[in-house]
Amino acid sequence: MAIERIGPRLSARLTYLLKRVLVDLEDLHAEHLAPVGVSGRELGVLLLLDGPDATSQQQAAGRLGVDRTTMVGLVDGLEAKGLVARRADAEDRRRNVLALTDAGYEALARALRASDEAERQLLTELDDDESAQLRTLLARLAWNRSEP
Amino acid sequence: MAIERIGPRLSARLTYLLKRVLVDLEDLHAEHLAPVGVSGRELGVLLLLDGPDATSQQQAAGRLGVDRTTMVGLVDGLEAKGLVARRADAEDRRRNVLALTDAGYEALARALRASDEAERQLLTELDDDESAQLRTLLARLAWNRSEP
DNA sequence: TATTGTTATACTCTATAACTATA
DNA sequence: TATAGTTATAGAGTATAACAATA
Repeated sequence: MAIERIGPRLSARLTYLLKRVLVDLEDLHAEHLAPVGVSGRELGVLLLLDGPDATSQQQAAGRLGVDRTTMVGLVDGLEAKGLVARRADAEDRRRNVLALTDAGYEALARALRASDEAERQLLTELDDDESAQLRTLLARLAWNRSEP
Repeated sequence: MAIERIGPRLSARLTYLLKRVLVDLEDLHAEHLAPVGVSGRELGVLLLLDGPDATSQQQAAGRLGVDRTTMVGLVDGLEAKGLVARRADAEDRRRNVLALTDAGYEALARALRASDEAERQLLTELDDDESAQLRTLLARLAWNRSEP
């Protein structure tokens, strides 16, 4: 993106710092996830479905923080790649239960390694202690505000 | 947004934490900036123009990290509100030199107080020391990666 | 009547390409 | 010819409203 040097007033804003770091991290993810064939957003869905309990599309949308209409296209893409399977819930036929396919589990494992590498490159300037601090502070903000 | 509880796998991802916190902060800004009549994005432009050196539209776009075509609409809006004035550069008539109007300076001062309050509410769970740590860590990441 | 998934539509944000006026 | 600003256009991303199937 090659942003030019900026005044101290703007770079002191927390919004600006968060956005800059997030954009960098998303760029790194795009780069490292490309060979795996999934986007960062899709990795989120795969992570969500990698568990023991059945998940409907609407549950997945709620947990991911997107609209249920957005989830339709997301699942369409993953199904077309053969990574996720829809099947009608036996107890409530309105629901689609989502599940990872074998290829989905493989893609998830590879995508997680790619994401780890992207995070590692972002945090290259911080030592392990500082990286852990950053995660802890962000996690506290994320939890305490969005989940009253 | 009322995001449901989510698995530890996804909430451990740095991208997810950063986005959650950024969305919260943007929501707080939207709320507190509404009475001032400027958006968070517009506050960024006002901050950029609040300095001694003349700034062209393209310079402002570069420093803000947006395309110059995006900057046109942004300046259009601020000009319509009477907060920013365009004038042709005397030395290079192709350039628009941007400057804050008196109303622009007033709006900037009020918007800054609103932004401070939004940040304060976001960081309410952290003490001063932790807030400063968070800023420092984010600033180091923002600098070291985007400005090689 | 309410809910899940779906489609159609619109709105926002952003970038690419082409135009103009200056250089 | 190259550059600053502008316009038109298109591409993501997302949300609202309406519809079908099911509860």
